[in-house]
Amino acid sequence: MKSSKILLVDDDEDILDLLEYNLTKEGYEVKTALNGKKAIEVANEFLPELIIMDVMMPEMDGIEACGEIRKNKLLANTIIAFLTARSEDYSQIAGFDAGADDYITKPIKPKVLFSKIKGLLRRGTVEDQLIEETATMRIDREKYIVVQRDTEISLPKKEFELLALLMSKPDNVFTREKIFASVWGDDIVVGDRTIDVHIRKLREKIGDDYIKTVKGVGYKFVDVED
Amino acid sequence: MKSSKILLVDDDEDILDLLEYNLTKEGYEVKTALNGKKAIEVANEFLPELIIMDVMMPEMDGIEACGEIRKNKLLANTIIAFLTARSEDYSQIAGFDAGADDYITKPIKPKVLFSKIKGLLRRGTVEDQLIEETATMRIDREKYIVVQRDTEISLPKKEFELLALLMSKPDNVFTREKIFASVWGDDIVVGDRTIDVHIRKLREKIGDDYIKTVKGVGYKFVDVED
DNA sequence: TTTAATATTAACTCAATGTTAAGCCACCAT
DNA sequence: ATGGTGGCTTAACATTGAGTTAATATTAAA
Repeated sequence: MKSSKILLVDDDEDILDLLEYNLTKEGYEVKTALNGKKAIEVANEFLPELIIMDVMMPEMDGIEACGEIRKNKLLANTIIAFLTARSEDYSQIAGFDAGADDYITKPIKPKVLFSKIKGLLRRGTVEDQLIEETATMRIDREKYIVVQRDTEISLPKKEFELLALLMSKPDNVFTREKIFASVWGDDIVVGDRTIDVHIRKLREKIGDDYIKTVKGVGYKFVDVED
Repeated sequence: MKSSKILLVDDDEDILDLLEYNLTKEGYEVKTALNGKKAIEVANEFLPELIIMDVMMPEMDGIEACGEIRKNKLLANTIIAFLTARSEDYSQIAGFDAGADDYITKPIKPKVLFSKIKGLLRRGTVEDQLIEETATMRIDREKYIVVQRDTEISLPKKEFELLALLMSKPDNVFTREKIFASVWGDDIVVGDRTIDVHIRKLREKIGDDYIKTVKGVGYKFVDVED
C-alpha cells in the first residue's frame, strides 16, 4: 500500500519537527512549510492527500492559503485540516468557509492526532464522498440510490442523507445531536421523534439489523454479513 | 520501535542511579536531574515522553517544576509522574492541580514501577482519549464497544462510562466521589448502592478480575494478563 | 468479634425509543 | 385551479430496558 503524503504547515519549526518526526515514523511521507505562501508552492508540487495547517501564520495565514489551495484542481481531493487553539471560534467559522475539512486543536495529543489523521485519510473528504460501501450495501450519492445485494432501493432525501451519514462511518455511533446537525442543519428545529420515524422507515426498507440503537447515545450502522 | 525517553528527577543520587540503571537496562532512554531547576532545563532540551519527579526537592520542588514544565508547548504531551511518600496527602492534591498525571509511592518496587511506566507511556494523556487500551482490553468511545481478546461486548451507557473512567488510569483507584462526579455529574444524586450494582454488571460481562475493590477507598481497573 | 463497607438479587421506575396514523405542504399532471 | 401523490413532521400512545432502589447477605478491616 502506498504511503500517504502529508504536508505540514506551521511557523513554529519545533512543532513542525515534532510532527514530521512522528508522522514519518508512522509511515507517512511528510513535507513541511513555514508559511502559507510556501505551503501553496509545496502543495502544487507535492500533491499531498492531507494538509495540516496552522491558522495563524506570518506572510499568509492559513485561511487565505486554504482558499488559494482550493483553486488548484489537482488538489481538489486534498483534505485540509486546521491547527487551532481551543477557543478560537471566530477563525474556525471563517476557516470552514475557506474550505477546511477538519480541525485539530492545540495542544496536540499525538494519539488523538494520529487517529484523526487515519480517519481523515480513510474516508476522504467528509462531505464529498460519493459512494459509501460495505460488504452488503452500497450507497451512491450521484445516482441517489442504495444497492443492497444487487437490489436497488430508492430512498427519499432525508432517509438517504441519514443512511449516508451512518454509513460514512460504519460501527460508529452517531448521537442524535450530530445527526440533527448533519442531516437537518444546526438551525432547523424539529421534534424529538422525527429521527426515530426516519430510522423506522429505513429499517422497513433495508431491514432491521443494519441500524442499531445505542440507547442514551445514538444510532450506528453495522454491516450484516448474513 | 523507538525507545521512549524518560527523565528522572530526584535529589537522592543513589535512587537516580538505581532507577537509571534499571530503566536503561529495560530499553528506555534515560536522563536525570538533581532538582527542579535542572529538570526544566533538561526537559526542554531532551523532550521526554515521561518525567518521574520527586515531590520534595531542594532548589525548586516538584510541584513548582511541574507547573513550569507545563508551560512549554513542546512538553504538552509529556506525562509527569510524582514520586511521593505514602501519606503525603496534601502534596498529592497540590500536585494534581499543577498538572501531574500520576503518582508513584516510595518505597519503589521495581516491578511495580516498570509496569506503571509501561502503562503511562502506552496511554498518552488521560483526557479526550477516544480509545483506551490495555493488554487484553480495548474500549472505544466512537464505536461504543469494548473488545476483550477479540470479543466485542456492548455495554449500556452508564456501564460504559464507568468502565471507560476506570480504564483511563489502569491500576489507579477511583473514589466513589470521583466516579459519581465523572459518570453521573456533580449535581445528580443517586443512592449509595448504585455504583456497586453497575460494578456488578460490569464484572458479570467482562469477568470479575478486571475490577478490584479497595474497601473504604474505591475501585480500580487492573489488567488481567492470564 | 464487631461493624461498616460492599456484594448481590430482584423488583420497580421512568426516560428513551418505537410505532402508528393523521395532517400538512410542495409538487405534478390534468 | 383542482386533485392526487409522496415526503416530512407531529402527536399520541406503546414498549422497552437501562438505571435505580431496597432488602438482605457477605466481606474485610479494626
